[in-house]
Amino acid sequence: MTKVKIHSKEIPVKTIARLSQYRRALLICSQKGKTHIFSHEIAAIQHVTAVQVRRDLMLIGFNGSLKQGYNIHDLVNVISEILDYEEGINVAIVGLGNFGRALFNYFYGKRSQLRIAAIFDNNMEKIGTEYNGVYCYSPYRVEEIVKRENIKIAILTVPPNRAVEVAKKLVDAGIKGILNYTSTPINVPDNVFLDEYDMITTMEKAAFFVKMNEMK
Amino acid sequence: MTKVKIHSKEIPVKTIARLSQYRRALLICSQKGKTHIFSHEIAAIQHVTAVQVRRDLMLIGFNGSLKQGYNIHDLVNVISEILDYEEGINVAIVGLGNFGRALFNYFYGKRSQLRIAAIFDNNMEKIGTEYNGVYCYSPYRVEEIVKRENIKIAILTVPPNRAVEVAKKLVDAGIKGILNYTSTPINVPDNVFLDEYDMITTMEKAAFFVKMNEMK
DNA sequence: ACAGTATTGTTATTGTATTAACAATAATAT
DNA sequence: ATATTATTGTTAATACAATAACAATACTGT
Ligand SMILES: NC(=O)c1ccc[n+]([C@@H]2O[C@H](COP(=O)([O-])OP(=O)(O)OC[C@H]3O[C@@H](n4cnc5c(N)ncnc54)[C@H](O)[C@@H]3O)[C@@H](O)[C@H]2O)c1
Ligand SMILES: NC(=O)c1ccc[n+]([C@@H]2O[C@H](COP(=O)([O-])OP(=O)(O)OC[C@H]3O[C@@H](n4cnc5c(N)ncnc54)[C@H](O)[C@@H]3O)[C@@H](O)[C@H]2O)c1
Repeated sequence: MTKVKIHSKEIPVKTIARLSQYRRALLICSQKGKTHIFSHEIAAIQHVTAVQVRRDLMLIGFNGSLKQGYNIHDLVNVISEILDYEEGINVAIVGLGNFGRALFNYFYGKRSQLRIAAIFDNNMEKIGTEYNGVYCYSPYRVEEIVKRENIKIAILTVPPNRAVEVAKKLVDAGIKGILNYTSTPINVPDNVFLDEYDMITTMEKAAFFVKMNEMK
Repeated sequence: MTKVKIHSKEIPVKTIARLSQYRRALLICSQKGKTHIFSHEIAAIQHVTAVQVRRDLMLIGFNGSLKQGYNIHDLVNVISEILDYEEGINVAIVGLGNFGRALFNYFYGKRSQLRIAAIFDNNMEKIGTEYNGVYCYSPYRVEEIVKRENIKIAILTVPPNRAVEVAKKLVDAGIKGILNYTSTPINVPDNVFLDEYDMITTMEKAAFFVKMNEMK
């Protein structure tokens, strides 16, 4: 999928990703008491060009005013209408080790419409314990709990050698999206969203650029 | 920068990023005792098309054989020659909280040519302590230590409200690349590599796709 | 009143990345 | 021998994204 329809208009997926970033910038400015913002201000915060911002906003049909720029409050609402899942969406963390817990603490409560509804871990000491009021279950109960809690998305942070089997179990249970952080690439059916992130890839890219910059 | 020169050929930066992924797949297969691999096998592991793989390898001038595919060992060497920094490169972790420590544990020792040479944290209890033999310094000493240890890249995991000031300090000290995980966008000069990752953006994208898939 | 300025909104253009198409090749099967 | 198959390597075509260009607008200062 490279484009999606909003108001019967085709919107590039990259625009969608940027909208999320724009909203972040808008919320920061809003907290500072700003009510309006110019395209170049959003651009400066999020490392894109002002033209790109205007073009994206044009695509979603949002208009600014010539002298004041864009109304922050309204724009946040329009973006939220596009991005957010009205009834909220339930998320599970699978593998509550050091990394999983760091993500959990960070993510917990940050987005009201994204609820962490369950934790899965096969460590006996963790099973049955609550973290911030979220219950930790044995992975044997994935199918049952995913259905019962209507969980749509999983954050996968189990050890790399368990990634494939656990991912399969999640998909079989009806999970609709996986954020895979386990350095082991996994495969999912077409109708399941998958994103894989590994900081080592980023680090290697960084190292490569440093090397390149020194050469010239 | 969108293209780089390798052997006087222009290589897209996206190809560079994929080479890092290919190498990961190759190393996995190599460990399993495989000596040769087909383009479609690499492709299946890393979620790209076989054509893309062949095209990328063509760009770096690597040839396979018609019936056996690509020699894994040789290909790893060629990719490493392109990506890796011969003398190795020194990295610092700035902000050793839960997230920083999780990344540290993960990254530590994974890539021989990428060494973690220092930790910076302003917590008095951490300063002066060693983690896996890596010393933790006060952020006041950034300039001194970055120069002394020849540190090129920083992993930024301080609290969001400190990100901008700490990043500035790092750049002033001569850092050449920053991996910013602090949800606060920062600005760096053109000659400094910057990558910003926030799992919430990914999560919102995932939620959006789930929503989209349910609608149709 | 009018020139100057800063901004939006949109179209046109350029540039880049991906995909498709297919010739070339070498092994295998008939 | 000859057809069949599976693969590489490369060029051509397509699709996509970013940038440039600029008209339209509304405010400011003179
Ligand atoms: N992508 C990145 O940048 C990045 C960074 C750090 C860690 N990681 C990866 O994240 C994963 C977790 O790292 P960590 O440092 O937290 O490791 P960890 O060992 O501390 O945590 C793993 C957790 O998974 C649990 N677990 C094991 N098998 C399980 C199963 N079948 N079902 C459910 N839970 C199970 C363990 O009990 C443990 O709590 C690893 O795969 C690691 O490679 C990725
Ligand atoms: N991008 C992501 O997906 C993601 C995930 C988790 C956390 N985070 C971010 O990572 C950062 C760290 O998260 P955490 O959970 O580890 O928080 P934390 O509070 O546990 O860790 C922050 C650490 O930074 C240290 N610190 C504070 N000021 C400093 C300074 N001026 N110089 C050096 N060190 C300093 C603190 O002593 C602490 O050890 C936060 O900005 C958080 O938002 C991002």
